[in-house]
Amino acid sequence: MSARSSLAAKAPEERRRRILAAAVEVLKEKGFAGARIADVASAAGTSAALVVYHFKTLDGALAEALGSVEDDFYDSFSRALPPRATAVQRLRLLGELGCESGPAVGNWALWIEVWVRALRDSQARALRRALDARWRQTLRDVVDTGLKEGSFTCADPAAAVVRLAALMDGLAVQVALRDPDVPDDQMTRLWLEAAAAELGVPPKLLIKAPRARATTKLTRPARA
Amino acid sequence: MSARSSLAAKAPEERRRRILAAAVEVLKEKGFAGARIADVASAAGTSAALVVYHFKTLDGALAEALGSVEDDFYDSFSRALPPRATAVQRLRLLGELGCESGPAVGNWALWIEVWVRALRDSQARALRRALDARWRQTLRDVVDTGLKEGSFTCADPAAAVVRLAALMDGLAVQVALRDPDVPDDQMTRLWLEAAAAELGVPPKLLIKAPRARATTKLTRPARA
DNA sequence: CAAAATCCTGATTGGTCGTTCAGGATCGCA
DNA sequence: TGCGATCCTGAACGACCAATCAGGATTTTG
Repeated sequence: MSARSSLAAKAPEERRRRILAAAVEVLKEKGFAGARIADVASAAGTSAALVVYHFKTLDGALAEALGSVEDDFYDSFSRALPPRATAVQRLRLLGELGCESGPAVGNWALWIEVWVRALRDSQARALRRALDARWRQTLRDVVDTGLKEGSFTCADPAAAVVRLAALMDGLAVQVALRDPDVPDDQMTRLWLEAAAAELGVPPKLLIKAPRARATTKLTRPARA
Repeated sequence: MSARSSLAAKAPEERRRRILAAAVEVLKEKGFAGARIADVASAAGTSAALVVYHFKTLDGALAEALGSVEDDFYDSFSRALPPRATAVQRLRLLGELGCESGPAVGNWALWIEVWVRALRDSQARALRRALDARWRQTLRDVVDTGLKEGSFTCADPAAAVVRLAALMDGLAVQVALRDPDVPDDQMTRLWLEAAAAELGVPPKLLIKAPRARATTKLTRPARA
């Protein structure tokens, strides 16, 4: 348990992190079903045995990798969103943020992987539940703000939030599977239009030119 | 190749069908990743070797099982839907049909399985594409009918259809994963409300008491 | 009714992979 | 400097499982 706290000797921890990152990468590429311990090892530039040394088992490693994804998401949410802004602005940001987390290779694919996993594994189910709950709450906060501001109109906010979250998942599936009817550059627009309708906002307020300004990075930090 | 066409000797074909049905069942229960050749065999009440005898390989069996699901779906679509009816009635039927294909054990789970599979397997991708295209087309037909009738209003039917289809997928994920925020008995209502909004129909026309009449079976024939 | 084709099975095999193991390197610490 | 803990590795083990095989039963056909 006692951590090696000396200065120039965090190599092991660093290695551990690298393995975790490698595991995430492998999950995106091959999915749970195709992820071999050797893949993770070689992606991390180490031996298979080391993976097992740090994480007791392969499943353990993958599970912890998923956990790290959760952390990344939480981080990027809070980092990207909550400066002072109107509900409309925040809603648009949310739409862009959510929709753009996909196209970057394999991100949405990873979610689908988590879903299947969650069908049978309680840990994965818990992870998804947590992330989804948080995402819906974020959405809900924005909706409530808009209602208070008077810029939104919505008879049943709870239902609207559930629908908007589900719609994003559904669109994500089509995009991840490269459905020709749902090109990824249309996803944001499709979602924002629905949001506009659900919340009684004039669509023009939400949907501008796809790329209006680039003051701060709207794209996700790095991975996840 | 010459089929045994004699009268009382379709046992082999019947056996083959049973294996296929068993494969579908196993897919629902354990998914692609967990499906063992022995599972299919025992579920069908035969030996593992026979599965391989009929279908060259396990993947072959699972792929063909998926195909049979496609057929079943096509059948149930056309059987359940198209008597003479107003667009509003048909839309409601579509919502109920689509949403209710889930709760029956593992049906939506099977779709999620297909999605992951489709991420990497082109055959599964083709299957999903075909089913989705057909589903969207069915929806589209109803929408067009409604527009012609004058009972629907919709600026962008194509987008509306994509959104409604995606919404159903997204809701299905929550239901399949037993998300407490999306109880399965609410799914139909949530979807129909969205449809009402997208198509400018007064919600009351679409959503009645959950179970108004039971003239004909609205529930799916059997499986799939 | 025989020969041939089809159908079916239990036992075996060959390969893949997660995990273990024994030992070697490196580091923290006294 | 030396000792114990931590970190790391290649090699070997063993479980699991898809696919093969050799042969037996049953059906079709000529």
